[in-house]
Amino acid sequence: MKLDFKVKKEESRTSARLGEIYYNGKIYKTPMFMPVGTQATVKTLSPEEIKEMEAGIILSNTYHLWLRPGEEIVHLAGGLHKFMNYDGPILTDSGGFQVFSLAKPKDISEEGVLFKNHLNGDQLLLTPEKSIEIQNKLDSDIAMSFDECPPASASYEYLKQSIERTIRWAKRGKMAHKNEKQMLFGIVQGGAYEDLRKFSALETVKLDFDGYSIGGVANDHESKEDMYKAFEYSTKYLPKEKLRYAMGIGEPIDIIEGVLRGIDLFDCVSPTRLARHGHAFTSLGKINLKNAKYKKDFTPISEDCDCYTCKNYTKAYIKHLINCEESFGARLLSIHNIRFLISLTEKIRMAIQNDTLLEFRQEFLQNYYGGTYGEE
RNA sequence: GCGGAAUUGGUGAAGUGGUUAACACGCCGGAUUGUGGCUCCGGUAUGCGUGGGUUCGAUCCCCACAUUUCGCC
Repeated sequence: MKLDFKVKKEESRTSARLGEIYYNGKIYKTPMFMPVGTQATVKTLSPEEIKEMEAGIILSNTYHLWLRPGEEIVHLAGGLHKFMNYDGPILTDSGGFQVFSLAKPKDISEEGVLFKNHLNGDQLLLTPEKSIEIQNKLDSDIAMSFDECPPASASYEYLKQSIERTIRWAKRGKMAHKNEKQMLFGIVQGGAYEDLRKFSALETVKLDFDGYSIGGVANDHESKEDMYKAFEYSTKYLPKEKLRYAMGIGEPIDIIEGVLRGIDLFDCVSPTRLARHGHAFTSLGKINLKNAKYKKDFTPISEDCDCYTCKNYTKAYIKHLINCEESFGARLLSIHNIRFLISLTEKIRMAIQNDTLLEFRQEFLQNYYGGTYGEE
C-alpha cells in the first residue's frame, strides 16, 4: 500500500500545518520527527522500542544497504520491512548525502558520482537510475531522488549549475522509478539564495513528485538565519497538499523554526549520535552526562519525561555506563533523546491546534537556552 | 649482612647541565544536524624520592639518607 497524506489544519498566523499520514491502517500525525536507521537499524534500538516511543517513519540508507548486505538480499528477505521487522513506514535516503560526505567534487559528473567504497576501497558509480533501482528493490515506502548536496558555503555559480544537474537527475530518477507502492520525493537545493531555491523548487515541482525535500541545510556550519531562509524560500514555492521534508534537521529549535515555515518531516542522527557520546536533550537544554557533576546525581534526566529511561534510571547510573563505554548507556540515552524529539513534535502539534506555535517557540527558547539564545 | 639497579603527574613512561619536562592512558571540559557509531578538538607535573654539595645554572653530576627491587650468603 502506498501511503497517503492530507493537510488537516493550517495555523492562522504562521505557515505551520497539521497533517495525517495514512499507512497500513494507521494514522501518523505531522509534523513528525523520523529517527535514522542507516543500516536497517536505529542504532542500539529494537523496532518494538521505536514504536513504543510513538515513532512513525524511520529512515534507512541506499548507499549503505547497497554495499551491505546488497539490495538483492533485502529483496530476497521480502523487502526492508520484513528484513528488519518494522511494519511502520520507512523512508530511504538516496545516497545523495554521501555525495557530499564521501565523494570529491571532481568525482561528480553528469552520469553520476564515483565513490570509493569506504569498506574496501573499490571504485563505485552511483547514478540516479541505480539509486532508484536499489530503492525500488529495498521496497521502502518513500524513496528520495538522487541529488547532489553541495555545502551551504558553495558559491552561487556552483550552486546554480549543481541544482540544474540535480533537476536533470530527478527527471532521470523519476523515469527509472518502477515501484508503484513507493512514493518518490524530489529535492530542492539552492543554499540560502531565494532565486535558486525558487528555481529549484518550481522545476522540481514540474516533475510532479509525491512529496518534496529541502536539502543542503545544516551541512556546513551555516548560520541559523541562512538555514531558515533556505526553509522559507523552498516551502514558499511548494504545493500545499504535498509532504515537505527538511533533510537532516534535528536540533529542537531548528525543528520548531522549520515547522513555522511549513515543513512536515524532519530526520536527524543527532539523538542517537549524541547518545553514544553521552549527551541528553532536556527541556532546559542539552546536558553532557560525562560531566563530573552528575557522579552522585540519582535523579532521572528529566522529571517530566515519560520515556523508559527516565522512568527507570538515574543520571549517575547512565554516566557510569557511558564512562565504561557500556552499550546499554548509549541505548538508554538513544531512547530518551528520540523520545524527547518525538515528544517535542507532539507539543508542536498541540500548539498548532491551538494557534499558539509562536508563543510555544518563545517559551521553548526561554527554557532551552535560558535567555541566551541569539547571543554569540 | 654484602653487592647491584631503580625512584619523573592519577597511571605507564620519555628526556636533557641552560627558554614552555615528549608521548600514551586516565581525568576535566567542548564539538557532533539526509551517521564512514567506539570520532574530533582543547585542558591537565610551578616540578622530576629527601637532605646536602659541585656549578653562573641541576630533574640530569657528586655524597648521605629513605623507599622499592634483583642477586648472593
